Formats: sequence, structure tokens, C-alpha cells
Amino acid sequence: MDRKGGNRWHVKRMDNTQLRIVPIGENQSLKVKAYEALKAAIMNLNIYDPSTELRLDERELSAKFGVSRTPLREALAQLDQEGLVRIIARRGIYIVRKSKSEILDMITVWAALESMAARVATQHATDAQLAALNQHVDAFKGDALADKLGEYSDANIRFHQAIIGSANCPLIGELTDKLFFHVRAIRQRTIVEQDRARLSVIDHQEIVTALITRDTDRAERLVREHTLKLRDHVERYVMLD
Amino acid sequence: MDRKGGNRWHVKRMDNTQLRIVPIGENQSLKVKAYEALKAAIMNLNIYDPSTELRLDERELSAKFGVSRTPLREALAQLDQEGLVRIIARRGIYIVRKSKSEILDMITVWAALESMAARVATQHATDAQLAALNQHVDAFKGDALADKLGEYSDANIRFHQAIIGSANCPLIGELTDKLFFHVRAIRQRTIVEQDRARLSVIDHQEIVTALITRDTDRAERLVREHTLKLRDHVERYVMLD
DNA sequence: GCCTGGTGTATGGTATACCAGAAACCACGG
DNA sequence: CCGTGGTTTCTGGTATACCATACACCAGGC
Repeated sequence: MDRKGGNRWHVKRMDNTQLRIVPIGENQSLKVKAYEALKAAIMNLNIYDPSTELRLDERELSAKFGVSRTPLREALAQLDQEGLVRIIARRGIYIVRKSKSEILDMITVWAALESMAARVATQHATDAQLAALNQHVDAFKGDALADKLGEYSDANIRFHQAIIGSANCPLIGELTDKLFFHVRAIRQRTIVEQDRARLSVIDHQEIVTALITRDTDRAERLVREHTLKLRDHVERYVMLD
Repeated sequence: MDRKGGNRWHVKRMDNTQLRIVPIGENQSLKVKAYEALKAAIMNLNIYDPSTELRLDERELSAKFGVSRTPLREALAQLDQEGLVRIIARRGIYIVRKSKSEILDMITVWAALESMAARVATQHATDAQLAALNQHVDAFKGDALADKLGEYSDANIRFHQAIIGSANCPLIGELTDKLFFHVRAIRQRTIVEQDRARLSVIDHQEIVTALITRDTDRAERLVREHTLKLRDHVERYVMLD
């Protein structure tokens, strides 16, 4: 396999006196590329459809990606550690179907982290950061919601990420991103009803208000209760296992 | 070749009619063994002593452990993902010195998770589980503390793990265990003073009381405030970087 | 004397060959 | 026709050889 391309960097001369160095294409390691490809593939898979094949084959994937097994295994090992995949020695590699109680636990952790993020945000975020949260709410206010119901799920996640971002605590962001990925997988089982979405937007509005007025305890409580509502909803109405 | 009988299990006949199957020795993969060995080695290292060597050498470790580089690299990759070690392509593998702000973030997350655990515990734990928490407090009550100051740190961690355990939410346990590992590393920088420990025990007593009386909000708040006290203490008095 | 370019060397990254275990399969005997 | 034993095959696990890159060092020129 001819990988020697010499230099992987382009040196571009710009109009001004600055030079801009641009890395060419994907100069990441094969491990990272395999990891992202696999993750994307798993994400676009309806895990909970009983007809989906959960078994992965190292050699088959290796051939499909055109990469040898070593970097592929490293990528798979990482996915295993993140809980997206389970490697069983001499048995096979299986895409993990999260159990309902695991999903509920994840939402609980999400609630814990985001409510703490809200608390911290009221204490340390800038006014500009908090004011910016409004844009996430405004887009779905009132009648606008009905037209955008389809995109509400993703917008919802972005709103929560924005709150977490305003806490300026990278660790919380990393952890919740992983959680969102998993929770996202059950989206296909959770029909977004207009009424639930409407109530959600109202919650969001109140949360933003509490944040902007720097009402620490209230912001924390509202965020926690809002997310725990989702937890209860999943517990009651989503069928898994 | 008879591979059937050459498996790794001992079949022992016990006095009763039961057969006890015992796995022989370490039947784990080399990757796991290497991982644990490395983790233990890093744990027993004073990372913040400027004289400690932070650089690791794959080939050297490979020779020292008597394992080839492949499983070793997988173990290192896992440690990298967990943040204990940083692998820089074609540069080297370095033990990570957590920055102060990272430590503070970790304690913040700890506070978030444990306070949520306390909340859940008041709602779902059994009376027996909650009553059992008392034993962690009693051992250090009053005069007993002075004698056991040395072992207080570990006992402290165990107390918090016990609270988290009573929430019956495995995910929170996994996440906090990782955090404890990192926070443990700065223990060597945090002298345990008798007075701080005494106040800590008082906090613990109040927390247990709130849990047993199932005072959800109070338990959550006390746990959060208790851990955030540690955060403030580290922020003020621990010098890192 | 300092800067610059090239070469050497050490490091991690990748590919491949081989090993061991488990399950599937098939033949054989009841 | 069913159960059992052995063999085959497929799987992931491990070892190792090889490759590409970054850095250090040294020689040569300015």
C-alpha cells in the first residue's frame, strides 16, 4: 500500500503577509479515521430494530475500510471502552444494545451534570454567554414550533450543549457528549409529540431566564427537573429490551 | 491433539456434592494484565514530584513486562483515553500531570454526580443500605479520629463510594471511580489536617442523617456543599502547575 | 560564531503471519 | 432418528517485521 506521499502540508501564500498552513485532507492516523467511520456507521444504524445485524467482523471491516486489522482493532477497542461495542474474546464483536435501565442511568447522570453546569454558569459565565442562550429558545417559540418539529430533537440537544458550554467546564462537556450519543440512539423510539415539545420549550425559556438572572438554585433545579422529566417519560413510554 | 481436556479450569470435588469451578490463575488477556500493571504503576508514582520521569518507552515496557508491543499498546491506548497518559504520535508517551483547573473540574463533576446519587438514594435505597452508611462515620467519631488520621483519606473515599453505591446506579459508580483515581493523585499534596478531617466527619454525619430520614433535597445539598468545600480548599491551598 | 541543511537515530504507526479457543458441523453408533 | 465425539473452521489475540516521521546532531558555508 503506497502511503508515502512525502509532505502532507500545503503552504499557501495569502494576499496579506501571513502564511496559512493547511493540513491536507485527513492526515489523522488510520486508527482515528477507522474510529470515526465506525462511530458514524453505528450512529446511522437503528440499533433497536431487531432485524439489524449486531455482529461485526474484524476481517470484513478491515477489507471494507482498506485498513489492516491493527488500527481497526484499536478503534474497536476504544468503541468497546466507550460502551458502543462489546468485544468478546474468540466470540465476536457486537454492537451494544443499551438496556432500558442503562439508558435511564445515563439520563440521570445527564441531569446531574447539566444541573451542575447550570449552577456554575450562573456564577461564572459572562452576560454575553447567557444572553446567547436565548437564540436557542426563540427559534421554537409559539407557532414556529409546529413547522420545525422534525428538527426539534437536534436543536434540543444543541440547547443543552449550549448551557453546558456556558459553564466553561470542558470535562462536563466531554462526558455529556458521550451520553447524548447514546441517548440519541433511542430517539427513533421516542416520537416527538408536539405537546411534549411545547412544554419543553416553556421549560427552556424558564431555564434561560433563571440563568440570566443568575438565580443559581432555581437554574439548577429547573434544569434537573426538566431532564428528569425526560427520564420519567422514557421510563414510562419507551419500550426497550 | 486433545484440546478439550486441556482447558484452563480446575474441577474440584468438594465435601458436599457441589462441584466448584475455579478459573486457574490469570486467564485475562495480556492487554488487561498490562493495563492493570501500568495503572498500578502510575498510581504508585508521585506524579507531581518534578523529579519523576514522565516519559514512557513502549519497547522498554514491553521488555520489562515480557509482553509484546501489541497488547501493551492497546493498554496504553486505553490509559490515554482515560486521561492517565498522553500518546503523541512519533513523539512519545507521557504520564499526564493534571492541571489544577482539570482537577477542579473533576471535583465539580464529582459533586454533581454524588449529590445526584444522594438524591436517588433517598428515593430508592433500602433502609438497610442507608443504615450501613453509619459504620463509615462511626469509625472516625470523636477521639477515634486522631488515631486514624493516616487512614482517613482512603476511608473518606470509601464513604463517598458507599453513598454512590446506595443509589443503585452503576454508571455513576464507574464515572466517579475514575475521578477518584485522579483526585487521589493530588492527595500527596493535600496534607490532611486534623481540623479539616474533624469538620469533614461532622459533614458526613449530617449527610447520613439526611439520607436515612430520606430528606431528598437536604441530602443532595449537603453532599454537594461538602464536596464543593473540598474544591474550594484545593483551589485555595493546593499548588499545582 | 552562527545559521542552515542534511543525515542518523529513535519513536510510534502499520501490516502481516501465526496462535489458541470456541462453536459449528459432520460422521458414526446407538 | 437422535445423541455424541471428534474435526474443521472461523474468531479474536499475540508476536514481529517493517515503515514513516520528528528530532538531534554535526558539517559546511556565510
